[in-house]
Amino acid sequence: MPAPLETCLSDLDCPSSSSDLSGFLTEEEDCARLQPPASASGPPAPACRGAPGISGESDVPGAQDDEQERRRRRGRARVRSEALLHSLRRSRRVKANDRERNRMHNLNAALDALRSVLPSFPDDTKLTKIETLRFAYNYIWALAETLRLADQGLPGGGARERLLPPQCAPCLPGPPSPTSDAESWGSGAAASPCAAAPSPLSDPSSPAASEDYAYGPSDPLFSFPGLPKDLLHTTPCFIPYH
DNA sequence: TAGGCCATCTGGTCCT
DNA sequence: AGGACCAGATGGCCTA
Repeated sequence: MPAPLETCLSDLDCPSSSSDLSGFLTEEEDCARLQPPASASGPPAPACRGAPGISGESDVPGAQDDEQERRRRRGRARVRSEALLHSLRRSRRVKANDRERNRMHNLNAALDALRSVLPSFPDDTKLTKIETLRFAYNYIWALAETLRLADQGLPGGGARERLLPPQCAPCLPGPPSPTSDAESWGSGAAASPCAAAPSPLSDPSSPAASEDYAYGPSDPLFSFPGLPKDLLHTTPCFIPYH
């Protein structure tokens, strides 16, 4: 197969290309190829089908059959080329789908990693993606705020000890969900390496146990044990709900 | 059954 | 040119 098909393949899937999809010859180009080059001095080359004054039929007996045969060949070639084009596009699409799937799997893996370092809920409730992101955002903010208070020696600064490192997540319970019992929180903390750190919720004297420290619009993702609730109002920004 | 969440496919756009 | 990224569409699964 001569150049035209190769040209076609290299141009596949190139929507920005100004040429037609495949580099296939248009009917006019194809026609022009079949025409002898017009000499500068000679009469203008006859146009193809649809051109003024041209009927598409030859005056020469027998030439009509040749023309029909050429058209049939072009038609078959076009069908083959388009089939090839389709299969090539298909295989590229399949590859792109595969990459996209892989990319989303990586994204989900990263999200899982993020979940694993966030305080977890005892009933194994898996945070949704958006919840994970919001929770992480607020959690980071709360940790930073706690450290800031601790450095300033303000009330709530003691939360530095209460907010535990991520690897101790099981002993840093989020707020108890309606279905979870406080016992499981306490036992989880006791079994963890950082059991020495009292759970704010299991400790009645903990600010987190009082209403003054029940922050947020009943949204568990806004609650951080050990933080004074007015801190919440100073939060620079929350990822907005929509 | 409606609504929420998710995975996947797809075409467009941007980047290297 | 090819890959990454993005957003819209679609269908499946689960739960209230």
